[in-house]
Amino acid sequence: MGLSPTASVILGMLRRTPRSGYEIKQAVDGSTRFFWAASYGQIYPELRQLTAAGLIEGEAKPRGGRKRTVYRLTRKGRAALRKWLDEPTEVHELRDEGLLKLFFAAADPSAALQAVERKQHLHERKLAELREIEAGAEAAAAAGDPYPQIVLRCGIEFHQTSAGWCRRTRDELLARGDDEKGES
Amino acid sequence: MGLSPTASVILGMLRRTPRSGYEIKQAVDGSTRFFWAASYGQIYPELRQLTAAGLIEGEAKPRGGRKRTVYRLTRKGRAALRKWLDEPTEVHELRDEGLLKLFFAAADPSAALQAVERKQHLHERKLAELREIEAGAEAAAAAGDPYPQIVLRCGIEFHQTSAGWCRRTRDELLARGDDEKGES
DNA sequence: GGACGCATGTAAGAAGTTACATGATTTC
DNA sequence: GAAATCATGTAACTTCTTACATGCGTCC
Repeated sequence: MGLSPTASVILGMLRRTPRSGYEIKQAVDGSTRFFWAASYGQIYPELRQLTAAGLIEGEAKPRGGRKRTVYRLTRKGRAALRKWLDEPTEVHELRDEGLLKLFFAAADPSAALQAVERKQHLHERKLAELREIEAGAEAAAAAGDPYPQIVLRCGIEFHQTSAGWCRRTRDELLARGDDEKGES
Repeated sequence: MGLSPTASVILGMLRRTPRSGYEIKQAVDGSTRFFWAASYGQIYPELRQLTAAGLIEGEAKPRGGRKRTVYRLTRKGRAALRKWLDEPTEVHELRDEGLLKLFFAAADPSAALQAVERKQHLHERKLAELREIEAGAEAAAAAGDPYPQIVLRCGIEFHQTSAGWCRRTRDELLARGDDEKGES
């Protein structure tokens, strides 16, 4: 039986450093969130289950009097992580409401241009967010793990080409006559 | 109050043609599924709710003795569709397990190359699927609705550049030494 | 003393998938 | 007569988000 979606990201985040639930969430938000998010509502229950399954173990590590439980991979957990990495799984999902609106834009003449412009801005915003986490990926690369940086470059390229597509499509829509009528 | 995610795709699919639940599902599978999917388990209950809300109405239209209910937009439904199109909503989600594996690949030296290659093949397969629905988009364009074709081109470009990124990254990984060791 | 960050959690509900069930009709 | 397609639905389950609750520590 495979790992649950959240289990895999937790095990992965513990692959080098023991971390608390809070720190796992921070790590996710500072890296994989763009293609694999996780909320506290998933993380804490999953930490329990992984502990019960013997894949991780927690240790009380209070920080300055503040309660805190730090988890690390067990040998079994490391094996489960490796097994998952080798499996040919392929979850690949995309939900893009902007594209959906563009698809249906004939029902409202002004909608097409608006949808494309908003989509462009979204990709530009995401790009800016990715720029903000570049330092972290560089640090990982310097510490001997080049993969976060490689993945980050994928994200940057994706949002750049997407924003570019929006810009070109916008020009095209304007050129073919901004105010052409759709059916009503 | 906004439309539910499934409500919007149903209303959109009824914007030109009245359709049965079965036909809506087919239309989704033949077009928006790549960025906005819907299953029967969502469609049929939502058709009830939209009927109750007065946004669509169903009419019995048996086809050769086979029971069948065809739905069309009411005036209220058409207004709701337009309102949704004009709203600045921006659901944009990506889940890419291949990228997640690449991100964690340092935990298993052979994983990186494998993850990139599998991701490349995935994009090539998706590209082939998109080629299969090109005819439908062309037909829509010929019938006066150019937007499905524009959206399709976005998808084609996305999977092309993604596959290209995978190819380049694979070459890079090989060049920097296929068998470099990760930490254990 | 108040705001903010650290830290852990739960409850409710929305959203979506999968598998199942049923039955008619058409095609080979 | 078997298989595929048309057609409609439900139940169980998984996943995930959001909002709430609690309390300590630190900084201003």
